[in-house]
Amino acid sequence: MPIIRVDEISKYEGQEVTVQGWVYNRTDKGKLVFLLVRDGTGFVQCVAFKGDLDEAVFDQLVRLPQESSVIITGPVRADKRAPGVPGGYEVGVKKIEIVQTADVDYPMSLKDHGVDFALDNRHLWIRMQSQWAILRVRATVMAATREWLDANGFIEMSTPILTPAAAEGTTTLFETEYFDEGKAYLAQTGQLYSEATIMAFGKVYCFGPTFRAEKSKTRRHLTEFWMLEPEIAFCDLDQMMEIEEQMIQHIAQRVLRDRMAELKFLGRDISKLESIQAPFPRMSYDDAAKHLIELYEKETDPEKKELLKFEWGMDFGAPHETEITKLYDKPVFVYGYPSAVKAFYMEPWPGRPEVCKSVDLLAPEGYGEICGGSERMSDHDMLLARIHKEGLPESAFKWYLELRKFGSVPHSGFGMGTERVTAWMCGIEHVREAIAFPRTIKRVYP
RNA sequence: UCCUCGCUAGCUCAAUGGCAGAGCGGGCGGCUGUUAACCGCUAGGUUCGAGGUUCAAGUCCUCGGCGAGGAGCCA
Repeated sequence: MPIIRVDEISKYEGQEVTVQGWVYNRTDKGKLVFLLVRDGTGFVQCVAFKGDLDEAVFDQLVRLPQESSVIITGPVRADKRAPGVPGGYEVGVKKIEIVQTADVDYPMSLKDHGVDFALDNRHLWIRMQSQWAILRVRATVMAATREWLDANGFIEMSTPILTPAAAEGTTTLFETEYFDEGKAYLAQTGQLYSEATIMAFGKVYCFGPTFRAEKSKTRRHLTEFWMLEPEIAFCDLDQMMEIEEQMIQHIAQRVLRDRMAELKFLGRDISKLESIQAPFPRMSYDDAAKHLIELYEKETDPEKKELLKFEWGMDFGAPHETEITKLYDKPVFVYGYPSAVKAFYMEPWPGRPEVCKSVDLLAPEGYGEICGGSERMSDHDMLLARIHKEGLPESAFKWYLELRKFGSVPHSGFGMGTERVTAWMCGIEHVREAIAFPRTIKRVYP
């Protein structure tokens, strides 16, 4: 008897199969019991008739608690009434082994739950269809990302999590003791190290957890999140934008191809993902600023006006990003930010030292910044001057400066927030649902 | 750090200052096509905590705790 995966159940129509999983829901109706069984790959309805089973076994099924683990054997039938993911097929229960009868006080009933309760029970919440679907999409986002990069000449080069110093100031770092060496800090970017590895490997990416001790409390922030950071030698800002849009397009295509059942379950508007096609519009910071200032001047509601307050030189807030993304139905690049609001290592714009060769990719539908990147400063003396100006310790950047002494080349890179992209693909409100165990300023449990 | 909102049964929520309630979940029973099934019965309460006002506080006041989402900052 083949042990099958529920996501492949359509291949087994008419055959007798075995499904191993957990009872997600049970409905009994007299001499009939419906078990909605999840096996990790999907959800399938299993139907037991009293007449087909021993009376003692059937009586057990009638009161089988939610989340009991079971091994069920029986024929696969196509039936339009059968719920599930992918759905449309059910298994007639001929034989059932109850691996464990779950306690009856399983807390995650199938009704709605408040955020606090759901997060306290995250270890169980991830079993629910919505969370399961989101995390499946996340896995596909990550796989598709690697797939595209690997196919385009990048190699994955892991960068350290424990680092000696800050890349961009010290206020947002998690600190830890490091033997006799003093303090070490959890990495908030692998970028500086990737700038070293490209000089050995050409095109690289690092993909791992990133830590920000910022006290951000919004639907777009986690203290621990997974960031993808490609870095490319011999690459200017325009070339990097092409890489970004090709990669993002590929991710969307893969999610559409492989996770349609999950997207439909989540109620995602599929057309929004279908329109993620390169090229993406490109807008200069100057033009964006002009647009925002116009909006600010036109706004009459004093509350909204305050939020939209803007002048050239400011970084965008969430309301500003939202306004810019409203102009397009696909992601939009905004490039050429003021140097003052960006990191020290960004290449100045030729002829405009107040502006740098930076670019953010803003996702539509209010999702905002999903990627941030720049062309890196490649001139040794200019970089050293900038480090001094920022008041950063030159000694900590000795190795970083050396990269500009031995075969410096124009190079660029960007970071992509996995959870933000996943939340966007899924159409969900909050990034905390786009990672199995979210870490926020108020939560490290479970 | 600031602003706003919330905290009542295991969960989601009601309750004009006047008897503490419903749905789900649990238990018992019924039903051969349920879709978060339905129907009947049933058990289940330190109303976040400490003070205060009042004949009377879940409700009003003060202080505290916890959480949420927005600002700032960022991916």
